[in-house]
Amino acid sequence: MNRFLSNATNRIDAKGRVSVPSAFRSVLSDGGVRELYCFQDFVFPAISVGGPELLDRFERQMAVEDPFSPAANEMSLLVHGGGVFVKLDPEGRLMVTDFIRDFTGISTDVMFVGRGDYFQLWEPQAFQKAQAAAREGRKSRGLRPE
Amino acid sequence: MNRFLSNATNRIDAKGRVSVPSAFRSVLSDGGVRELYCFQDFVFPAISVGGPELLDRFERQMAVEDPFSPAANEMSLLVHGGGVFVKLDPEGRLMVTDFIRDFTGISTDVMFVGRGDYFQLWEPQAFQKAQAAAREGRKSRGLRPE
DNA sequence: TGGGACCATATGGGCGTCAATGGGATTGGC
DNA sequence: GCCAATCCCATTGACGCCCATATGGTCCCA
Repeated sequence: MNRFLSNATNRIDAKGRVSVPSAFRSVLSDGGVRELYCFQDFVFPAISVGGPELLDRFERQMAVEDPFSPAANEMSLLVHGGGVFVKLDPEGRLMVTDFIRDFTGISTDVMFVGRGDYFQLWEPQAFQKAQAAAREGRKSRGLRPE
Repeated sequence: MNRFLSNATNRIDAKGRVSVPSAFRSVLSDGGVRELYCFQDFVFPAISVGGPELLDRFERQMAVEDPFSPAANEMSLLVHGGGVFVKLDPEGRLMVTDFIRDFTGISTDVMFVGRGDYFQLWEPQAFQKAQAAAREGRKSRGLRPE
């Protein structure tokens, strides 16, 4: 498994650190990633996290759009200007900064949510809500695995 | 028999494990599957379980859309983030996590229900009710055999 | 046809390993 | 020289792996 899948919730300790789930760490080390790039999601109250190649991915997307469109402009602002780098400590933990807390509402627990090429940090309750809303929308459109 | 058919109910033990029915296990081992992908059903209070190819099926659906569209984003949230991987122990048991319990209402017994390509985990009573309701709905629509 | 041996599945629990967490020590920047 | 980030080590608690037992059904043979 070389992608970020599934989810897990971990507790923030007294120093403001939280363990990245083991499954996600092995995806990172398989890719030789030591430093992570984080920025705010465009629609959800979540922080997206990935290796430096995540930056490339969004830049490609911006390139296909009109560079002066509001969407591309906004994307650049968030991705280029709003991103931060974080490092993992030897045990695989990261610091939960105010940048993360303020945007997500995270206080005591962090939910790690796999998104395939990258993963996200969520406040657990907020994720439940967003997921329930997404499921409702999907149900009404009738999409099923079959 | 290479598909998941019929149903069976097994008890959860003190450690929160439950045996996957033998018939389902042999379908899995025929396919060389050791790790299972689970997600919440979109309609019923049941967890759907299958091999990784179940995930592939979702991803193919996502691939036809613009990967940056809201619909694809929403679906990734459900499929990548909402799904969970579980492993079977050497005896063919799986852990009944809170993820499963909360969504299905399962507490002491698990009903395994074959659905062809995949199978589902139900709280036994809930399944009886849903099945009865399905019969009623079908009857009121004139008893068409599909 | 009935009883008993046999087999497969389901279930119960001990134990080791590893991930998650907590806290003390050290470094480095302001 | 102080505060905060980083590193290092200890603890614990969950999970995976192993073996033992129970249970129910089937087959064989008397």
